[in-house]
Amino acid sequence: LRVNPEKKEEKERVAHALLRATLRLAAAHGFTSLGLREVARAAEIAPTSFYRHFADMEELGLALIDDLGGRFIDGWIARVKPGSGDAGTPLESIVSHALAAALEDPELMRFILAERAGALPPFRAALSQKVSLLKGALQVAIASEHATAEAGVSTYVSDAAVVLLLEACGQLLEQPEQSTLLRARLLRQIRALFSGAASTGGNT
Amino acid sequence: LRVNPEKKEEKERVAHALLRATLRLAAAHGFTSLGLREVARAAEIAPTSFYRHFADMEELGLALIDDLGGRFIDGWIARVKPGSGDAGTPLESIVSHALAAALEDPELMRFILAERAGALPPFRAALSQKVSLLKGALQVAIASEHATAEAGVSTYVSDAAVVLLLEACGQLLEQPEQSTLLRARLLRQIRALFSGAASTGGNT
DNA sequence: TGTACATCAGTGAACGCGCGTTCACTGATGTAC
DNA sequence: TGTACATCAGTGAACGCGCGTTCACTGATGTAC
Repeated sequence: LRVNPEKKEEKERVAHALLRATLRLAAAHGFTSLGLREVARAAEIAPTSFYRHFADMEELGLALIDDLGGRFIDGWIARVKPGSGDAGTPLESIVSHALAAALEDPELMRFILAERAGALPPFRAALSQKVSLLKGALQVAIASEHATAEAGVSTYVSDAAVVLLLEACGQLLEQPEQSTLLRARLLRQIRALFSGAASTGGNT
Repeated sequence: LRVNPEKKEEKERVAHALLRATLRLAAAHGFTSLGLREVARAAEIAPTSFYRHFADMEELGLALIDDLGGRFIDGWIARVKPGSGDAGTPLESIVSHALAAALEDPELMRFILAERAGALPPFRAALSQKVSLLKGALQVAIASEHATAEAGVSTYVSDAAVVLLLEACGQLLEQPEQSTLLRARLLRQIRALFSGAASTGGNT
């Protein structure tokens, strides 16, 4: 049996409404406080229809991380490729895009930050995987700023860089008007990390 | 009317049981998922007795941050004072103590990390205040490692250092056996930050 | 083409349950005089 | 010393409410032949 593409599309539309409704509510009260009925109500479907899309709230949360979260972070990572639009080094491009994306979808950014440190191990694990992709991209971006970095960038530098990037996004959510300042500070931090690491040795 | 010190002590004992029960449950399911009855049950008091101590769960959470969280972080900060026990520089002492404390009270550490990034603004604000005290201590500790730092340590260095310290605590909760590795990496990150910042200028 | 059947998203009714909160009460302790 | 009163942590009963989940059903669409 095959499925009508129109039907499939409609189903995904409803599932997407559930994910967005969850993000909206989670930004206000926290994901773990949400109930299936509360989310279904916000997505304008009957409570029982929830089960046509997800077995429970945990499955929905993991879908949120894999789908919306994955695309969100992939959008940052894509900035490491040359010729990806705007001016500046790849590092500047990733940083600028990440901060802009956080401002454009603050509910998703808050969810990612909150669940990365939250109490649910499956969520932490799923997000940790997404973040490690970002770490790789940052490693490349940092290296490409310095032609002298023939031996590559130490992983402890990119480990730290990704953490500082996420922290800057979190602070941007608190004070959206400080965008320029936060961007400048973040770049200074990452560059200090790299040059400090390079001058004291200990690569890869 | 005055109060019997025994009575006061007993009341604080029950309040403390509520706070510890909350930490235990929050580490498992997340703070925002907790209900007053659930916490009262875990603390072995009647649901209605909860109100003798806190008006609601939010008030309890703020007390958690101010009391247990405050003492916890103050214990880290105290390590910046010279002669605070063990060997090593003040920075090494803060770092070692922080990681050890995270392992000794993982439930409190998880709560701090989770609510620092969580959905509830009052919690984020209260924790941000505690963390900024820590930032000051780190600034002093980093400066005292380098006699040449007469102009002080740039705030963006200590801003980053406190974030990296908290991140290392979070990773320690995931992999408690990596304690030695995490400590070494954290020290390398903070020292790279400082020396990179010093070599490119831009203090205070 | 027509007919019988399968699939599947959405739904309303109904269930038992735990929730937050209110209320009036108990009993121990402290104060007034 | 004794008596009357105030304070206050703890409690059990009771309330109305929203929760997660089950069930049987509808109706639209796709498949078989």
